[in-house]
Amino acid sequence: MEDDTINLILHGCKLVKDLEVSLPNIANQPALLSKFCEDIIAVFFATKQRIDCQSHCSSGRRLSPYFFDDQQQPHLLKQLLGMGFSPSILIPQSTNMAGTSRGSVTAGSWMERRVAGTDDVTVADATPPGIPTADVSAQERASSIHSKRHRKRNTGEDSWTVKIPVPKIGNVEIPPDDGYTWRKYGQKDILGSKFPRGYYRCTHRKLYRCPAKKQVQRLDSDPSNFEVTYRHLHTCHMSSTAPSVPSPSLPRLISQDNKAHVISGLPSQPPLTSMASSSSMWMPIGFDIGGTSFTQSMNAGGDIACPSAGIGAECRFSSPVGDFVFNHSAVQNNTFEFVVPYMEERWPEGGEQK
DNA sequence: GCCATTTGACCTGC
DNA sequence: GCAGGTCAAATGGC
Repeated sequence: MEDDTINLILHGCKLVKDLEVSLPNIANQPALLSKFCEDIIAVFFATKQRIDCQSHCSSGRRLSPYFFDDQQQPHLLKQLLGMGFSPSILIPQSTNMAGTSRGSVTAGSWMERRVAGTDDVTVADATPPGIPTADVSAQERASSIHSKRHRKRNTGEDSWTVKIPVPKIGNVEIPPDDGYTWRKYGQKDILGSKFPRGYYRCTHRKLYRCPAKKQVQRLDSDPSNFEVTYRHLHTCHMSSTAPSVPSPSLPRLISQDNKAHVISGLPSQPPLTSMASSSSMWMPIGFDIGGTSFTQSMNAGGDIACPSAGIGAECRFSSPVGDFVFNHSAVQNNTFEFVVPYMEERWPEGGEQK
């Protein structure tokens, strides 16, 4: 096992101890508790991901880096870097955010960052910022007239494979739910395989330009297992307005421990650590739009309505877990599409709040 | 009416 | 030319 992995486990243990020590003081502060738990989950999930990948990833496939949300968890990222972790394996989610400033992040820019390093970028992926993203199909159709669609066969870049057992009960043709919603867009008989390969993409592909895909195939050599190849990470959970924010994989595994032992390899996605996907508690928030203050209950896992701001308006609010800026989206009428932390270190390294 | 699935046709890398 | 991957019309369920 790599030293990095062991150090990460030790750091996770330290975070748990910190939580234990702080518990009497923060027991009645759900936001802080949630934040503590998120950090712990992020560290241990990244560790598990790393271990599983070392054990199960097909040869030649690159090891998954640790993904941490440097906007929601800047203190965590800083701590890990301070511990001597290589910046190259601690991939902050805002890596390469060149040109994106507070309140101006677009789905396109984010997704292009995530697929950077591969040339598997579709016409839709390359849509310049500023173009409304709702009608992706129209853009694709229009673009395909002028440019050839670029397709690249799956060579293992930006993809990973997991083995999932065929359910003993229920429909054996459908692999077990992995926490995300998928839409089947094709099925193909593969040469030399007894079983057809199913092609799935994220249900939220159009609305949120989520590039995630997976291929599901029963193994000839072991029909009791599916081989599921995931390609690209989900971006749909980045939106605070996503209609069905899936629960993070880790809690699913914990809550369904009768299944936990049968899943090998990488999960479908690193843990969802952004605020949009955290515990669905309600908290009152105050924010101002153009100098006018509003107060509203915000479901951390759901929508937040914009009372009167126009498209493109920047709104900010303070919460117990930090200051945030919303960019009023042109895609979802009257809702805020992107949540961007207002950069202020609430918990400086070794701060008293922990 | 909306959304998911099916499936033959088409596109593209090898 | 072949085979994997994707598209899109048809169809069905809710």
